[in-house]
Amino acid sequence: MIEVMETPCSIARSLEVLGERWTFLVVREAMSGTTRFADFRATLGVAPDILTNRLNTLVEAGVLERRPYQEEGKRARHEYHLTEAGADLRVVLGALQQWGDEHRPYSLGPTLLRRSADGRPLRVAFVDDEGREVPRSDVRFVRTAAYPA
Amino acid sequence: MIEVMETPCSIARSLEVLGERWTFLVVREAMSGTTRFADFRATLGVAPDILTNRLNTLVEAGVLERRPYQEEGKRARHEYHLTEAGADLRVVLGALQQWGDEHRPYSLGPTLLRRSADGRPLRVAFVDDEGREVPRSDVRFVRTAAYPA
DNA sequence: GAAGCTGAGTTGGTATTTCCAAGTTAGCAT
DNA sequence: ATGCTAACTTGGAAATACCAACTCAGCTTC
Repeated sequence: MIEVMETPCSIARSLEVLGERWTFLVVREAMSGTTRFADFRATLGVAPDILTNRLNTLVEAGVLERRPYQEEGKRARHEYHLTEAGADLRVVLGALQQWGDEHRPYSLGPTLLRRSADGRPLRVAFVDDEGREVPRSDVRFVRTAAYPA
Repeated sequence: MIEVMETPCSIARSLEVLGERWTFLVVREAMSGTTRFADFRATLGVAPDILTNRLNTLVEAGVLERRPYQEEGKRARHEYHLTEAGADLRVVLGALQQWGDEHRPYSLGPTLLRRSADGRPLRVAFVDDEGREVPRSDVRFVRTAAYPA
């Protein structure tokens, strides 16, 4: 809970928010439309104290937002919705899914990425500034000038 | 260590291999050229027993391979090298890095993705079968026929 | 051929996380 | 006022992680 020092590695900073057990799966559920505590709990089978902790972390990090709502004749509650930052994780989850499909295959077949409009298959890949795919081997991770040696 | 049941979620299957503490960072180090136990230990600051465990998990999962080598006048050892499956994680790490740069910025500036050849900036994105970028909102996760309800 | 050095771990004890079951709380309905 | 339900809390046991110290194998040096 206490952040000791800011790490220059962007991956490590992402993992400070996302790297705990269950967190990615909570985000996946949110992405597929789950918004309520009990539903996260039921679909994931996660312990309630852990779920509370993960939801709080994600809300604090700006991945989820708490949104109040009230059904007729019920008391006011709040739901958890993805923010823009949360929606940006779609490509991370897509990459994880693609890797799992390829390298940890499921006996009953893969879960695929498709384009909503026409159902054509999609992949996650590196693209240049014109949106054209670049092969994996052409990619370099560059540190800006400010980056410490 | 004991896998209880095969989950149909590809993300969850990926995380069975990658989801423990330190694992992504070990892969990042491997991707940036680290191959030896002591070097992983020094750059990450991870406890040796945990590192042993993570390296074993990654080797068993086919992400890393142990490769024997011998320097002149030194005894034989083994190094850890990324396999093809491990190299395929580049896009996952790229996505994590991109998200961290954008949503958990570092005070001294981002670490960017660039094309090796000309240094032009790159992103991780969804692409169709012709390698053309598709906006995030057009992406759907599809379950194949075999997928249980 | 004994002693030292070094990389790659192992071991043992403590601290932190996670898990599970049971309990609590707030507001609406009866 | 009593019951119901979603959304948590709490307490204790189990699993993980952390840290320091130790081992072990083979090479080199004496």
